[in-house]
Amino acid sequence: MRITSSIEYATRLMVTLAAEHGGDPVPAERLAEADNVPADFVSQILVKLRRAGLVTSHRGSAGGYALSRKPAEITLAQVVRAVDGAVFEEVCGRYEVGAKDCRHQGQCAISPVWTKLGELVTRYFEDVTLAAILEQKAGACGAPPEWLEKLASGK
Amino acid sequence: MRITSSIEYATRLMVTLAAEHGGDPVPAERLAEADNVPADFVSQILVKLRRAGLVTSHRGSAGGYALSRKPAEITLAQVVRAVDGAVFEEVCGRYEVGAKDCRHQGQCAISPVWTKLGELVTRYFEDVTLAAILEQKAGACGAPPEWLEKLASGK
DNA sequence: TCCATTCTTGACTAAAACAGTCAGGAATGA
DNA sequence: TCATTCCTGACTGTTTTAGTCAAGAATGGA
Repeated sequence: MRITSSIEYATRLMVTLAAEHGGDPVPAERLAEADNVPADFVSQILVKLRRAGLVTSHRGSAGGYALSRKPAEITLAQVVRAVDGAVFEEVCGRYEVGAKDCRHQGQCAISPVWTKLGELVTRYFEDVTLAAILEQKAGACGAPPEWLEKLASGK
Repeated sequence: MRITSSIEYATRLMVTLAAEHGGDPVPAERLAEADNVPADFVSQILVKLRRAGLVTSHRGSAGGYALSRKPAEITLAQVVRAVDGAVFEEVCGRYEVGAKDCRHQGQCAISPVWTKLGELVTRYFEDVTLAAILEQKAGACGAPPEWLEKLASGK
């Protein structure tokens, strides 16, 4: 279980854009240098972020990328979904969960374990915003205690 | 982010062995049938589980595999580590965290986000035991509320 | 002792995912 | 009209995943 380079890169790009929020659009090449990401790869990632509506782009000189909304309104979950499609993908052995071939359907003792894990991870990603990362708040850039309490008390 | 087939298979095998705990050793082939896992793949997984000390094996007729200790004393974290080497692997862009080439070393705003996620996931895996899965306790087979409370209150 | 059963080991392969790279084109603003 | 910058899609090499396969060694029973 690991974080892919794409996710790491995308997060870095978004945090950099968050830091520049309100200023001029940032060209992809400058982002690449600032964040130590291969230049040709940056474009690919930015296109996905744009299609997901997380950034806006402008061509021509003085063009570049900018966040489409405030850093506090963009979560890691949105970034991850833009790049990877989903935060957590569950499988049930050889089949996707719910596939009609799955022998354990309806009585699988293990499926709930992965489902819970997925909820945990998703919840985490949904509660970390770009603003929080930028501010490096002790609680916010990591696991915000509030939602853990909520989860612990049974939603 | 997802659970690999190997992890799913290993978990299923271990849960089945847990259900048979105290009885005769279970041959790999029977495990394969019971859990719907490719027969030749089962052996590979079982070898890893044996090398990690989670199961014992006996050859010859009436041979097979058995848990090396009680289901309540085996956690998912141990199973995952046996099969994949680690529960959560962190990277920092193109480099492993702490690599001397990492430009963000020491001042990386993002690294703590992944570290926290890793702790969350690891903790989850360490608190789910085979016994808990087997018993399908509402709290235990999923996210045990207790450790969430602990985590929320700051360890 | 012979033999069926079962584990053991390591090599092998096909497919997918990951991590980039590249080239040609289209918009924009000076 | 020209430099800048984004846009799109195809291409490639490596690694991981998910198996498959075959030869061999231990074990217990006939």
